[in-house]
Amino acid sequence: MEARTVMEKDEKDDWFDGLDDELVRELLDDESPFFVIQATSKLSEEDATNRLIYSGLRAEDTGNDLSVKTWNAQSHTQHQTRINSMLERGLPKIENKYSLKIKTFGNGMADDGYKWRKYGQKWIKNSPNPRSYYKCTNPRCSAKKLVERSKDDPDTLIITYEGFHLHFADSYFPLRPFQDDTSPAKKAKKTISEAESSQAKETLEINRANYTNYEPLPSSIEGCPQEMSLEFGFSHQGLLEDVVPWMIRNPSHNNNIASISSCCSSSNYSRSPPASPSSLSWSPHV
DNA sequence: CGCCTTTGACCGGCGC
DNA sequence: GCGCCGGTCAAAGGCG
Repeated sequence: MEARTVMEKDEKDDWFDGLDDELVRELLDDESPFFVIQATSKLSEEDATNRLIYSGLRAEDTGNDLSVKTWNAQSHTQHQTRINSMLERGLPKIENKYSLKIKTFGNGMADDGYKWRKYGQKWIKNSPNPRSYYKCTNPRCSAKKLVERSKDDPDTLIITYEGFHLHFADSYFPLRPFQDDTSPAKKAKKTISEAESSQAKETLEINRANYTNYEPLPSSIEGCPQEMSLEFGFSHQGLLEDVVPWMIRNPSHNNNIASISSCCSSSNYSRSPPASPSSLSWSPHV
């Protein structure tokens, strides 16, 4: 357990309890598949409040079918959902970007728990549907996501996440009082991006890190004691709190952490905790 | 009135 | 160098 917080490459087979070696290899493989999250009818009824717990991949995953757990923030219940891993293989991972294909039904929508602001929409050549660009509403967070509809299946949404939701790590840093939200914050954000970029080149780190993109997991983050999160990192489903220890322990990123700490006081961003009902991440009809 | 979306302009990377 | 294309910006309008 302790080893997982160090996150060295040769420990990659240890980093996620419950994943068998084959699955780990697949996840770390450059040609690992996109995961289609096939929502059950029950889930679609609750789509607006469901939280996708992307790290729900567990040992019970068998054969070609993986499962993922979804989190309902209102009822605080989890649902098991199956993932068809028949998905396309060989889709490249680009830096620290990860894509999910999410199957929706009817007016199915999904809410990953974060609050996003749409900042652009483009019609991509040879694509029947536009691509929407979202940024995390937290000004100190560089997380982005890109949503588009599959041209093969209009019910399938392709969501590509990029960057970390670092503000949710705030409580895990020894924060100093907030100082300035303008240029220093932007500077720090750039630094964070660079850090992410270099992390992305590390196969293990990128894989682990990107789970965090998908994982709001409000209850575990908010309810998890700081020491527990830092010490065990991947507590519960393991996510953002797992990345932070690595960054702290990685000397080459200490400066970045310092700048993050100085600019990212959670006291200035209590408006939109991950557990809050968030706006929909995309429009059902585009 | 403030927040969010829309939408065309702008910009940078890349291929020819 | 030029043009295409994808990503971002920012002004304007919509909506609660």
